[in-house]
Amino acid sequence: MRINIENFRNDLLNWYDEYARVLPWRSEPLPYYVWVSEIMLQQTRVEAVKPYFARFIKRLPTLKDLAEVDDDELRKLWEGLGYYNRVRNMKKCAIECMDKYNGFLPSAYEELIELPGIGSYTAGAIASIAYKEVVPAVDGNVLRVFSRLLASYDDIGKESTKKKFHTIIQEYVSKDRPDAFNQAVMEIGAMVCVPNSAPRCNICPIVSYCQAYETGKEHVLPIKEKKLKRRIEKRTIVVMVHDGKVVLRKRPQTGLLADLYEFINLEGYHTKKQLKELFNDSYTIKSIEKLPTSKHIFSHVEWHMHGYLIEVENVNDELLASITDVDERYAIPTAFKAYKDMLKHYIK
DNA sequence: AACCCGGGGTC
DNA sequence: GACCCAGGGTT
Repeated sequence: MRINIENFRNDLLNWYDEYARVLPWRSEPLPYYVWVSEIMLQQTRVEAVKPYFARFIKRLPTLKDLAEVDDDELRKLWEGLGYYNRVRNMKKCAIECMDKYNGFLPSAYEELIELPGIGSYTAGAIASIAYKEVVPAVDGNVLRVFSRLLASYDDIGKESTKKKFHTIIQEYVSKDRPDAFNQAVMEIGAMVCVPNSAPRCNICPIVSYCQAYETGKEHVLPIKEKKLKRRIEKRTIVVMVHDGKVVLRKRPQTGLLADLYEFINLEGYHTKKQLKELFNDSYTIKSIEKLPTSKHIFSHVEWHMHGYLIEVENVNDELLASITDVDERYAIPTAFKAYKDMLKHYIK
């Protein structure tokens, strides 16, 4: 069966006009708002993004504000969202736009995709939603929906499949309403043709075009290769306290959780005795006590943590943070949350 | 093409 | 425990 694309578009857009969710970044699709929301939404659910988006736009209302904001403050605005490279690239992108594009995001897909942090999906989303360019925006939702719609057995995890779908979907995008079309397909993916559970074909406005449904394969598709297993890392977290404050260290500029702040921590598990010997050279230890264990799961690694509270009489030119600083000033990854929460119990 | 990069919802 | 989310960058 060959899909009548015009009828398909109409049915999809009519459904979208009636059932689309009301989202903060949809009410006024300024390029800056669309961009910020799309970066936040990369690998992140809508509900998680909402409060971050509101706070971010309030603090940094324009692209120029973002280009000029202090890096630590910017990371604090992103604290807890994850994939912190996104916000680093956003600032780089903002500075480049101030420099090359007179303080605006460019409108063309081909220019957008050259900017830091903007790949094929995000370029398509900004170009179509903010500037009405007729171009696809192929994300995980779109891959799932079209995989079923066309009964495709291509592995949607492969880059080649994404390119193939991008080319195919170019023919589908509405010339009049590319913005609504792209968002409608994603909306179907989020609300109807859902991940992680059975597709709701009974309420799907485009089920009559769906080749997977027609052949009873909607539960088999899409095809996606399984991911590799996580490795486990043992770490020891040292909450070092002095004078009602805690020692923080800044992580390296690259790699996992780059440039964020953290408690002192060591590879592997250590005994109280080993820690005493380790820190005795640099500190005068007043007390040392064991804290509960904690576990944090990243996408590719798991931290299994042992914790100690060490109270010292001196520090050596290190960053000491009060509870207020920890809460309001320094971006600390969620991995340390268990120990961060305990802080209020030990210092005030 | 394979790997790195967070955190959380949902089954 | 496994999947996967409005992905992109690096090697």
